[in-house]
Amino acid sequence: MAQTKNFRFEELLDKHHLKKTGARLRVLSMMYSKNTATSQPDLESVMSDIDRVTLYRILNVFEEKGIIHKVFDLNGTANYAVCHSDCGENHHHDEHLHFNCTNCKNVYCLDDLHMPRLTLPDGFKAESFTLYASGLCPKCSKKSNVMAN
Amino acid sequence: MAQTKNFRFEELLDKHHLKKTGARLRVLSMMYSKNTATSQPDLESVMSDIDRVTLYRILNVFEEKGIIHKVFDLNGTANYAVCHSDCGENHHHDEHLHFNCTNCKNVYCLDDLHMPRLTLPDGFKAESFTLYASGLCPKCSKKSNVMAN
DNA sequence: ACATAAATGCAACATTATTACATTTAGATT
DNA sequence: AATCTAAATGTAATAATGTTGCATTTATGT
Ligand SMILES: [Mn+2]
Ligand SMILES: [Mn+2]
Ligand SMILES: [Zn+2]
Ligand SMILES: [Zn+2]
Repeated sequence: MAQTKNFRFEELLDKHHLKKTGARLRVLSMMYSKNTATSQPDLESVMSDIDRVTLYRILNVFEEKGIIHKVFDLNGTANYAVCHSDCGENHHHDEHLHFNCTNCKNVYCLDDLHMPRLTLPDGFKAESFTLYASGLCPKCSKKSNVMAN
Repeated sequence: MAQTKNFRFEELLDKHHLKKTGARLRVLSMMYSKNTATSQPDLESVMSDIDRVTLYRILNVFEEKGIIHKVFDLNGTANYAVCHSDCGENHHHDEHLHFNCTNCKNVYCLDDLHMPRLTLPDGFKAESFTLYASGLCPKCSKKSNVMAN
């Protein structure tokens, strides 16, 4: 059962010539199970049995391989999210909106909201764009509506 | 002469009911003298005689008062830039493009490039937007052109 | 089953940031 | 000009985040 559940992640690791280790599979299954990014502190506390350094190394390879991407939230905290664009070895295309909820602190990757390519002042050569927004996520805006009644 | 040069900054501190101290004036004059943001590490090394804690406190009040705003660069390093929008006590409106040069690491506030207000998925209530771009700044793109010849 | 590169664990260290408390100072009051 | 006091600074201690070097273990190909 746990075997079956991890099958796709094992394939994913294979594809990237990474060894299938317990730590890596757990990180993948945690990140793929959520629709928001996961903060480094969260990862660290959930995976507290995995050594901190190992965790950093796992996150770094995953990022290099184009499996996940790193997003800093409004507090400068590192968050990691699964790539849904076709990212590859040192080539990311995660140019979507990152929504940071000021209440629950969750970071949402809104893949559908792509960047409007705009014209920069003379001399600036842009290679990539990222869009940030902050405010209330659906869950928290619903809650605050209820509170107000 | 140094007196004259600091006059506007003394006025600024006055306006915000902040005492005119040497440290604060130096931070202001450094940040206003540049057209890019200043990173925390840079500030710390330039102002190495000012205690680190004091520096953090200065940056924090300035941010609260709406004198400067904080921007995290691609490496998650805190950068601080003068506000050119009409920001005030706990009310920032710095919704412009932040350009992070991958070569010189400088962060430019491109105030003229405002956010295209876009429609978010159901439930998301955005309060503010920020736009990030990375690539080469004018100085660095010029240099890399020269190199290529 | 064996060999080996890859992955992990561990210790030490660096940087960034915050808190509590003691001391100093800017600016107001007399 | 001397005095007062809230505000600002300094100092020490601690926490959180991230990196490096090296020893040990393990996944995987043979
Ligand atoms: Mn994303
Ligand atoms: Mn800015
Ligand atoms: Zn929320
Ligand atoms: Zn540059």
